[in-house]
Amino acid sequence: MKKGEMKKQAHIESMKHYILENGLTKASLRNLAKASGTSDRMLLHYFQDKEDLMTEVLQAITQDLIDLLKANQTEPLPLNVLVPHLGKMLKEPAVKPYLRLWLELMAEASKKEEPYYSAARKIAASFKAFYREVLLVQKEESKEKMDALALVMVEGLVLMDALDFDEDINLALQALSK
Amino acid sequence: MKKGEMKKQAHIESMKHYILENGLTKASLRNLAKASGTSDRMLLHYFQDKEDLMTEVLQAITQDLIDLLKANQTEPLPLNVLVPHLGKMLKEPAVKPYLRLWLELMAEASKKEEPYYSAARKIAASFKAFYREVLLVQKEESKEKMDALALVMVEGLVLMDALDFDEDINLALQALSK
DNA sequence: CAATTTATGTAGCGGTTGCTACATAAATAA
DNA sequence: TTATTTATGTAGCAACCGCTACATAAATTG
Repeated sequence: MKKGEMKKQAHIESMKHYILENGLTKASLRNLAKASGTSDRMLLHYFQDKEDLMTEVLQAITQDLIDLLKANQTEPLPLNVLVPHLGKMLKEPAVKPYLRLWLELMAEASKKEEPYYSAARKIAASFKAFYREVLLVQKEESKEKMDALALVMVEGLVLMDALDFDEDINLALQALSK
Repeated sequence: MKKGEMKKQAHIESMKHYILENGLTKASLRNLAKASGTSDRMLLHYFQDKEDLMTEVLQAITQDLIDLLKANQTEPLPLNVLVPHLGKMLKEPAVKPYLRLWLELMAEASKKEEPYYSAARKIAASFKAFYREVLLVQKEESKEKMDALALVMVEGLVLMDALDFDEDINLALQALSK
């Protein structure tokens, strides 16, 4: 890899962390530049424009999240074990920044704003792939449906978690195990 | 009601519609002023500052949404009928703006930003109240849990709908009726 | 070494943001 | 009618935003 390309990748690395900690709203070129020890001028040297930059950084963040999911992959579990387990994971400090960013991404995605809509769909698709691998089901013919159910439920838990509706999270999880 | 107060309420009415159509991001004082035929200068005459203004407008929108929920209140339905029914409602053009705004609100709420966090919690609480009235359950002792489950599921559906993951919505709903 | 490409600084443009200072006109209260 | 409160206009400030023009220094390539 060329020297310039390496610097670009290093900047992407710094910006990833900045965005995870500070969100999309704070992600101005000047702020991102400061966070990676350079100038907005230089960022626009490495990237065509801000959309191009965000596309690359969001792609990198997406990949990290996918890796993180794969790393935490146990053997397949049934729905009423897997979903509560993921429900607990939402509380972990390492996960929280991803959830905040996920919701910010979703807000943009719901307006079909690019590159956010595409990034969000890609992430959701990787969630689906995750459930496909890690959700255990009794009747094989209902696998797809249960995957979708897990996806929908965990997304719902994410929203409730953002509002600190912990009681409802627990109640919903109890309803599931019944 | 005094004359000034009436004008203020009229402005709130206009701003409600503007925000529902255009989202929080576009809701600058100048844009809101234009949308209700006045100037930013005048808005800051009626409201202390932008946060005060947003608090009042979001409160009004919340009330509208609550009224809308109450209006569409049928007799109590079981979970596997109610949730699919609400799933269909997400597609309705009259509802879409509320969903977009809801997600935008949630993105702010997840950062504990005021007045958004409080507004979002209030709206979610009214959702809970809605399920309390309209969800039919067999075993009375599991009512709370089923209410929470409905809440979580429909929120999950909202997220998936924003990404146009219609297939997964349908699959999840099928998993539910089984 | 010369020519060319890549890297970086400085400065600024035209736009937006929330908000304010200073003015005056209009409505209301005494 | 006079005094006081309320309404409204005009203008601008300081801080941001993405982006660009113009310069030069440094590295790479022929």
